[in-house]
Amino acid sequence: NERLPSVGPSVGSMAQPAEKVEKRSLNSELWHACAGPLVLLPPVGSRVVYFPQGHTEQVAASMQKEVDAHIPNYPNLPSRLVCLLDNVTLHADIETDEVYAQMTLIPVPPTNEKDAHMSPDIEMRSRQPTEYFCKTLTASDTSTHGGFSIPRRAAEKVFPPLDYAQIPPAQELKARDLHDQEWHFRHIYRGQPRRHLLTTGWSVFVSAKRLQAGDAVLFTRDNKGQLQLGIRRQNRQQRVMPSSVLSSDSMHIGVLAAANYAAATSSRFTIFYNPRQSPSEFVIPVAKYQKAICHLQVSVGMRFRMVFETEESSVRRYMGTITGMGDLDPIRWPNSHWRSLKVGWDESTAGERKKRVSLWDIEPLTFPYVLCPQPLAFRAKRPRGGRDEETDSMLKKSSFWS
Amino acid sequence: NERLPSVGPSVGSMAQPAEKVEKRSLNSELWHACAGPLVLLPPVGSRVVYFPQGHTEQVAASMQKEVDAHIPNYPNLPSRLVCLLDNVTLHADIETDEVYAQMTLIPVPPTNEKDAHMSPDIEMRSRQPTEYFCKTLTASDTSTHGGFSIPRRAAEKVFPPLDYAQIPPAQELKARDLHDQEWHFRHIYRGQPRRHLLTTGWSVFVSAKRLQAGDAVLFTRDNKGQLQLGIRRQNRQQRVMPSSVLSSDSMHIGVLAAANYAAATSSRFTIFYNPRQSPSEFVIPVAKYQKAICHLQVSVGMRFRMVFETEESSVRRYMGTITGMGDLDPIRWPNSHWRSLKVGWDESTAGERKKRVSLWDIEPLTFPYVLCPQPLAFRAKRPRGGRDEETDSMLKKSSFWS
DNA sequence: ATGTAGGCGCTACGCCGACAA
DNA sequence: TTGTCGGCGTAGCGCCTACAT
Repeated sequence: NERLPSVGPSVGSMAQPAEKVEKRSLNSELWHACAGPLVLLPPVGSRVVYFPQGHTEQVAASMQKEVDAHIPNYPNLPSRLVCLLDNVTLHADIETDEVYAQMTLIPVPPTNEKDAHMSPDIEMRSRQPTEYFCKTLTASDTSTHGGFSIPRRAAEKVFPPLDYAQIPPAQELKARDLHDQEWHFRHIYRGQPRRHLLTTGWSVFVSAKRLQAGDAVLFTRDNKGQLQLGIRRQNRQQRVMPSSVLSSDSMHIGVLAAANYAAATSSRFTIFYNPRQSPSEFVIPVAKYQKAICHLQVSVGMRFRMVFETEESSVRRYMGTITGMGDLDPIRWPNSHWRSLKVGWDESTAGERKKRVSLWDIEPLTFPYVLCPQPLAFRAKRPRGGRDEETDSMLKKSSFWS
Repeated sequence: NERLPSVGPSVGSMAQPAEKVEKRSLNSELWHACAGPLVLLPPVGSRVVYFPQGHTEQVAASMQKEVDAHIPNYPNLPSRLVCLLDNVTLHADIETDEVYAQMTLIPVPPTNEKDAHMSPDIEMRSRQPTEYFCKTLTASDTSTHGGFSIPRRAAEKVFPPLDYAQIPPAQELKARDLHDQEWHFRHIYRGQPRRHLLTTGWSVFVSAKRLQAGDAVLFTRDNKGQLQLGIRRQNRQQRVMPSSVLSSDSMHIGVLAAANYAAATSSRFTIFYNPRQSPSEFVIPVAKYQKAICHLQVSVGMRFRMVFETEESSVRRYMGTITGMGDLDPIRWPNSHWRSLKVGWDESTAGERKKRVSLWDIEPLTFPYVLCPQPLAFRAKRPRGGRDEETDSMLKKSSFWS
């Protein structure tokens, strides 16, 4: 009759020893559902571009700190490394269920342009499950007063059909989370007007996962009809890195040193990508990068669209205008394409949206692509208006593989 | 009427915004009480010896991993750095209350032996509070069935005296934790036979701190008569570093790179010392290091004592014998004095005690010190038995500041 | 269609002394 | 001296509908 252990799941893998790190890769569909519709992982074996600059931004975000400006870069570490994506495993934090991907990368020598152009445009499927729903929890859902109110369409789409001959119609649901722990819920259809509810078992789940109003839960049904459930916490309460292990300086320098050492020795290195914490993806398929850098003509004043995730876990495009171009950090990362575009957004509610994006983040509205292959030098010489000196010099200095 | 927020403290600094990292240094007495009687921090402004090797061991322990053997050391990073201890701040993890110290170090040029010998033997006071008690929680203490049974002497020593004219004698206690949050308890003296108990308020504290049987709580009374309380968790459930931020390789390399960069530029760097997680102290006062290395004659077969912490938070000495001497990691850290002694312990219950310790960890039993100063070379040439070739060559190669 | 609140039964939290170790 | 238990009152958890949006 202990206090805390009682809130564990009722069945399943609780008997296993305290295994703090998931060993194997998790259920891919559920992982992607938790990660959200925008998260696309490059396939294993493909070539990717790794941006140490973006990696340090994720580390800084995890520690809720600004990027340390006083850490110098390694003189030989370029702002981007072309790598072979040697392996990807999907994980979830044991305590928070936060999803993250472990990637092992092997730096490869720069490819010549011919090869680069011949690389296929690798299609990355989001692998969002078709049979799933996601609901942001209300105060009533998380209070101790009652259960969970299931949106009608959601229940009808992913839950097994109820026997409406019963009064009231009810069934027991079993769903597994990312750690393969099973949770039991009583699913009942009652009330006036009628509605779908989760009652018994729901509060145990809320307590164990420490869910609060504003967090979201999602249910999916796999191709065998098995239910799975995951959570997406509100941004404000994402896991915070304990600062008690390494100083942020050491973390920052560790990212750079690991990449630098791997690049110098062409050896494997390992990074973690936290899709819901990282400000931007910092491992990009070569084809996506190349398509944006080589084929996309951008200029100040150009209009574009960009995809964002809505609160209801679908996607929506916002419109914006390029207001400037230039290095985000000209001292430490000169001639980097990382978030080199300064942008403004059409909608006034755009306070949260980033003021700097990368070329491969945006979709141009008009005349998007030039014929390929066309030398960069030729295009840079073409007269175009509305560009300042900084931009011009950046374009001149930049070359594809630097 | 929310589920989780209700278990917070009833008064005090809950209103402050979600501040994940303690800014200022905490109450020193309470911190030291939580850290335990063996933890002695060198004073700010003194010179210390920093061992990157020991630092990586702490990081590995925090991640519950072995030290990565495949990470090479930086060619110019010595196994120890003499540093000025520029600053020390005391902290506690927001989620677990685990105590840790942040130290900023500035590498300084090696001092000549004369200066080293003249440096005073800095006395480090443990600053354990005199009025305090520590109790390991029983199953009854942590169950939901009842409150907390206070040891009689403990209650009489640190709690305000009860008015025994009341029936039953009782009072309300207020105590602040390391985060300056206040907790309220009903302290009552009742039962047959009579005993001291904490009833109302205790279960809230246990839930909020997620205490389990085996964890320890401690109460202290400061010089103003204010009560403070802290916790010491059982080793098995110490905070585990989330592996989702940096790979262990990057952490490991980050420690080395930060120290290497600071040593090369004589600039400040920051480390965290987790006294209850780290296998050994890796920042040692110069005087302590010097006293052990320069003055202490050790040889295989020598008997020694070493201090350990008991379960009741006092100290006790165990006896042992030196069984070997030599580098722990001859490849990456040659001629390091870090845990260079292989030892065996007298008591058969010594399974948990370390098999390797450093010179400054032990207290020799007989004829401990030679007159000082006496050249190392001379002592190394003196004939002594029972030493193998490895030890001899190590002693010959080693010099004070390498 | 679904969030919130009132009503109310019943579980289990938590306060008590009785034992024993 | 103090760990655990049986006894027990009651706070609050959680299931139900009503009502509002």
